[in-house]
Amino acid sequence: MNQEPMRIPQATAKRLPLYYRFLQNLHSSGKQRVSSAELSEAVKVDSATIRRDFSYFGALGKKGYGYNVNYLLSFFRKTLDQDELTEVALIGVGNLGTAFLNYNFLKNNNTKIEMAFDVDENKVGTKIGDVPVYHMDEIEKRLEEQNVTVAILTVPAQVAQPITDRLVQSEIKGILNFTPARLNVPSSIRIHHIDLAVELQSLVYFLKHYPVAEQEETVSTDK
Amino acid sequence: MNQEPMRIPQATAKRLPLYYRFLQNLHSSGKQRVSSAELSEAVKVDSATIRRDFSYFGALGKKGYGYNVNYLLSFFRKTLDQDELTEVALIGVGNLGTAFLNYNFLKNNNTKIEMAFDVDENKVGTKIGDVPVYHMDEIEKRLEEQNVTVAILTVPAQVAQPITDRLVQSEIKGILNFTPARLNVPSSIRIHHIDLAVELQSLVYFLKHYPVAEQEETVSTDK
DNA sequence: TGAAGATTGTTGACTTTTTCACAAATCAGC
DNA sequence: GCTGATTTGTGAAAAAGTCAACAATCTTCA
Repeated sequence: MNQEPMRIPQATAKRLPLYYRFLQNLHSSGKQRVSSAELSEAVKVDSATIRRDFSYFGALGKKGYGYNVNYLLSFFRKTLDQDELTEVALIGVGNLGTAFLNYNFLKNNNTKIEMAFDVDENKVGTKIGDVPVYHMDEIEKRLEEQNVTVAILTVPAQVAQPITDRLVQSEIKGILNFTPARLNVPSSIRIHHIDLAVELQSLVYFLKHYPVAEQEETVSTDK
Repeated sequence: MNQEPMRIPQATAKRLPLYYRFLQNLHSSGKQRVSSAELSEAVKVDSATIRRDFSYFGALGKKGYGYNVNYLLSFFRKTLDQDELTEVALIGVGNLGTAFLNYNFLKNNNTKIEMAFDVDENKVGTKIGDVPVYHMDEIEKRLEEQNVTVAILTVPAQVAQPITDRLVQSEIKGILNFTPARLNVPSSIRIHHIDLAVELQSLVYFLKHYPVAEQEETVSTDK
């Protein structure tokens, strides 16, 4: 009743949250069943790829019928550990950081920003969107206290590495890095980069050099 | 003296802006030459991959020496069309949109947000970070007037598709989509998705299911 | 000038990901 | 229950991407 022994391909793993969200949509619109073709239309992923992705988890559908929305949804809820809350810290309450604090998009996914950090004394001690802002000096203490192991990094590029070094000292396991810096961390820590400037520039490059382009792309994360 | 006839692989194209930025850093720190190994250390991309990427553009380096920073920089400036300004529109001045307007990261890359749109009458007519905010009704008119062909979409998910339909009516060629919606557009229009919730969720998934993970990842654009 | 060292460009192997295409299974209607 | 229409799950192939390894070539320095 545990994980399948086989490791899911990375490309597949990255699509799981996407599938999950659209299944939620289907569910709340009252749909009972769905085919890989319909899902493909909705998430813009080839239907064969969807079937292949699902098949890594076993036979989730029925031939001639498709997939039962409720079953699939509860299966992915388990697979994506949606029953337990993942607590996240946000480091750097600037423009972007503030946007995330106000964004409640995190609540949908059983992922919650529990605390934020900044050096600005005007922000320290306040709450933004219900999230308390602590002083950057308290990172180690607070993270360990609450056992937070995921951080969203939205600090200025110059301080990204030093602050990351401090996160490494804590029990941090994963960092969602919005700074342009490429961080040095031990290989036990996972980093996903979201580089907004690079994304925009690469879009522009594709527009100029790939005249009638194919679809798709979902940042984040190369490889 | 034009583009090489050969199409650059997508994975390579996505790394170009990254290389460009680090070359700028090297340049401003006064470095004259750089090896693929050094660059690899900085951008966290395998050195063989870097050499391979560069080689698509011809022989840019010298054996036993490495790459001349100035030459490489000016080569990529041309390749990435950094000599011409790309004008961008931002649609939806909410938390995230406002963050981008205040973020001057766009100015580095000869990409500039020229105008923003929202429905909120309190925002319409103001300027945020020097960018004028127009009413959403003016999208078609303003975009065509200024010949803006790239849009950053930061509107609520519910209105993402209808607004996209209006962008399609204008001369829009590319959209950087920050909404969770997967947009329907003609295949002549390129969309890059940056799905923040998905990014965070997939990071969490990897942490739980890929115990000691390999490095890397850069949104974006999944592909 | 010559020898030692450095570093590219590229071949080829390998890995990962996508896609085609179809047998097998199920469904739906009569 | 039979028939025709669906739709999955997957084998096999193609496509895309990564990386190790090394000959070729340049640099450096004595």
